[in-house]
Amino acid sequence: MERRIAHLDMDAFYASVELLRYPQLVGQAVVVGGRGRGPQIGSKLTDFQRLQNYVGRGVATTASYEARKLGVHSAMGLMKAAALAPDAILLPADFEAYHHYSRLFKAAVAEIAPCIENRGIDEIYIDLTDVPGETVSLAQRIKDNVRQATGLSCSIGVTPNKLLAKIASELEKPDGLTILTYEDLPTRIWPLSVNKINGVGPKASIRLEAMGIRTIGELARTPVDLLVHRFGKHYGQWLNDAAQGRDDRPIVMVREPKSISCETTFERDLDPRRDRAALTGILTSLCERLGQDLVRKGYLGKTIGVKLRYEDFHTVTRDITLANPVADPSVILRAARDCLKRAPLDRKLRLLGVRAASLSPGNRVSAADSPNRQPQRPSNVGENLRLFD
DNA sequence: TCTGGGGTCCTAGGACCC
DNA sequence: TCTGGGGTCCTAGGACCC
Repeated sequence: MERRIAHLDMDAFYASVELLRYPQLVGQAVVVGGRGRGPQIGSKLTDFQRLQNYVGRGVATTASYEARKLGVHSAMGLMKAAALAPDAILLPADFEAYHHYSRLFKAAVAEIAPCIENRGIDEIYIDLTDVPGETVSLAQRIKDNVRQATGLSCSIGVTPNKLLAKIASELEKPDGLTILTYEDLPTRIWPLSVNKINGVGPKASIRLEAMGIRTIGELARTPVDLLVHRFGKHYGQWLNDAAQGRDDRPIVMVREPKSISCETTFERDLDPRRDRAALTGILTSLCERLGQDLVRKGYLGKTIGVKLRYEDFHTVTRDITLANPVADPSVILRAARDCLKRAPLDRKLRLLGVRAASLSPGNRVSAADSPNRQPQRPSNVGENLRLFD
């Protein structure tokens, strides 16, 4: 039997959460990004920071639809965004609030359809195949439940697979509800640009364009042999499947993390020699944060790595696999230093990061924020805390 | 007005073992 | 002497996603 797979995407999620707190901003161009603290609840419009006053290296994580009309998109540098929308209101990201609303909307969906795959803070896939009810009314009920639980709108696409559902959920944003079958492929999917396919990014788009392929329909008409020749066996075959709307990936309800990392971009580029003390301090605190994150989430890492980004944005990584998995910040720091010895330090740096991979279960100190995890019983919390005294 | 921070997956070469 | 093929682990980089 054909599956019914939904993709649900919250509309301008971070910005919309901010509008719940600051309803006086409804209708304004709002950009979320950068560091700092937001203004008091109930502040006057004139108390908010305007984009034109921003100085720094932040990017926009979300733009309200009004800001998008001015050309601001997520991942755009804030300085560039300020040139496009100087009067837009800038709010710092408040991830605690977004995680709170993320849990709320996922719980609201789970009341109706429990088979959910997390795809980050603001989107999920849902398997509706075995949920009783006609598709349109089922999707509408989910949207209504999300709005009731959070006050926020979302867009849903329902199709026979994840690939098409992801595309469909975007077609009528915001507050969209789109249902597609395979018969809709030629009219609704094929006219779209190839980069609408989840997995076709800027690099692949440019290479496809150079072959005269701009739309998914043009990709679908391209012989698979040619794609395999240009893109390799795996990716070429996958491009062909994607263009035909073929995708049999299942909904994965629980997934173990593969790596945990902490990184930071400096306010100004740092010289490995002149700014040695500052860099040491940053590396130490990154290792401390990573160690805390590992413990909090209940993992040990056997592979420890560093990431360096130079002033020219060139990025290198170095890693080392230890004899035993660790979470202790001082051990992580020692390993990170060993890695750094193998990296070129002849240019200024703009970013430093540390990463733990090859994860294995450790002792969790507090309940992790994943809703799929069992909460830790209080009696264990004390025991585990003592282990890390 | 350049380009955050957290991830995943794939590729590819070399080491090492059987 | 002169040489196999397969499997797994480690490391580095890159594309892509939210």
